[in-house]
Amino acid sequence: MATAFHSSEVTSMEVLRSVVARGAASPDTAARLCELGEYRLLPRGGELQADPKGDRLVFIAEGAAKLLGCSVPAQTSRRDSSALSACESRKNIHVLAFHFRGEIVSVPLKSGGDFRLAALCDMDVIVFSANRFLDIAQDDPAVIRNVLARSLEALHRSRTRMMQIGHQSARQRVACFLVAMAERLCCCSVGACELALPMSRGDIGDSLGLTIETVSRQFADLRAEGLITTHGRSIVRLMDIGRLAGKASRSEKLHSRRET
Amino acid sequence: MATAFHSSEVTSMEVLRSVVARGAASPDTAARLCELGEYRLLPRGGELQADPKGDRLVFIAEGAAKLLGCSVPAQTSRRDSSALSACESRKNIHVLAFHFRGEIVSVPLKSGGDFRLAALCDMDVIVFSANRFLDIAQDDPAVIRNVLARSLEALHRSRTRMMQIGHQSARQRVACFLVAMAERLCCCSVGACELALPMSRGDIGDSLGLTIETVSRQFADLRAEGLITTHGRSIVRLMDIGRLAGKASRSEKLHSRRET
DNA sequence: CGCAGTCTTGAGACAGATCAACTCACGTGG
DNA sequence: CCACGTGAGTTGATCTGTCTCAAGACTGCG
Repeated sequence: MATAFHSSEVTSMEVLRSVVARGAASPDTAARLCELGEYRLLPRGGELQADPKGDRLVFIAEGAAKLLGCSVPAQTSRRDSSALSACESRKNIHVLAFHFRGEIVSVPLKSGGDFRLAALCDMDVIVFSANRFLDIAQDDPAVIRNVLARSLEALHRSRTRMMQIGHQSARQRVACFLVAMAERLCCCSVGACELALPMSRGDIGDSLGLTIETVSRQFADLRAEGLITTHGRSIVRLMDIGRLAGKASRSEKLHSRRET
Repeated sequence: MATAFHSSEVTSMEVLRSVVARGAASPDTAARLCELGEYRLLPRGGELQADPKGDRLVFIAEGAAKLLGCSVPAQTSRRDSSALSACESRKNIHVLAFHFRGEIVSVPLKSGGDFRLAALCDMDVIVFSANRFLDIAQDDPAVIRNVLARSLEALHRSRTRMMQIGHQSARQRVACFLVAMAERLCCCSVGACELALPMSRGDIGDSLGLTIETVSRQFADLRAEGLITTHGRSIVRLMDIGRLAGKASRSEKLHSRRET
């Protein structure tokens, strides 16, 4: 209610209105959401822990993030608290997904492994209690439906990725990743495209289920084939997205099974 | 409107009311959904194709199903129709998830690979147009929220599975799978538990990103360690779910990295 | 009973992990 | 402004888990 807003806070709320509450039946809905949401400036490397009180929804107004998860298997294991600390100490933490400006990320309390959002660069986020957000949203058909559509979209993206990770070679995974990033970061799906990857090779490997060395080798091979060029650590230029997408789908030479 | 219902159709609608429209503000919502939904008896092995007209929502009133997907990579590739037939002919079809009684499955039109639902045993399903279902559901806060909660649940399950598939050994994946199935089919998460797996070894392997032979070997190893026993093709008895879950999380002997 | 498809078991090959050096980008401080 | 150091990225050698190919054994159906 106070008027002591950062300019970035005001901007963030604007983005929230235009993205989430677009088409809201009543302008009041947007106002209530803005009031509920807690603005946060998350510096590069900063982490947003899961709220111990309940599921969270995080709206990304600006920046990019990785969703981390600890692979504590299903079971409701409260056998000993050491199981929890294990999550911290060991290398059970993996990148589940990347999220960018304008997306809503669900950070569940703890459904089989706990989740957290880590900033890849300075970010403006708006944090909500999932329950209270939905209490407001459910009264406005356009808004709740928007949220549902987004979560189904995330589900399908996750399923598609799962399909890729489960059954594709390192080459295919990396090619897929680059094509997907071009589409999400530049909205390019054909021709050439230059992008600045906000995540490290390690993050890429982690999200694809590969080691950092393997990712590096795949980049080298793609470079040798003239499909990409790289400048510095983050700039990657895709020379021909179509051809790259070809690499992603076809099983290439790999034993070239006689598929007629 | 006609009264010529199969008894299973009537039963299915009952299940729909009790599961999806539970707590609906107006009983009218349930009635409208029942009227919209198209009942189908899907015999074992039968497939429900994606509706060419739009996304589908399928409610499973009885039985078990696998969600299949073709890994046509992201890109809006309409380069040649042979890309589509490739989906049919080659082994690009993989099991994305299993679904059981009482669940709602989203079968999207075609967002980067097409999806279809295949019956693992005789099933009673109720098929909806996603848009028309949501048109009705969005007017009833309790119902739309129920649907949203379910889709977020599916998203988290998918993410957890992705984490597993991306970073775990064959042993861990199979153990995880068995633990998860015990929880979903028998609601058992500790002690012993006997379950009849409705899916084949091939389906299991496919969903875990493993070959049928590897799955078989893992079953043999678990059997040798006294963690499971099997009877016939589908009956599996988990002797100690807790210990099995242990196998699932710990990286075991595998180079046993010095984790203090 | 016998067939067909599913599952199991074995031997060999390969993609990717692991371990270990080395190089390079980039920010810091002299 | 350039030497310096740290951490990210690259490259190479080796090892191993899983895939592949190929028989063989069992289940469950007609």
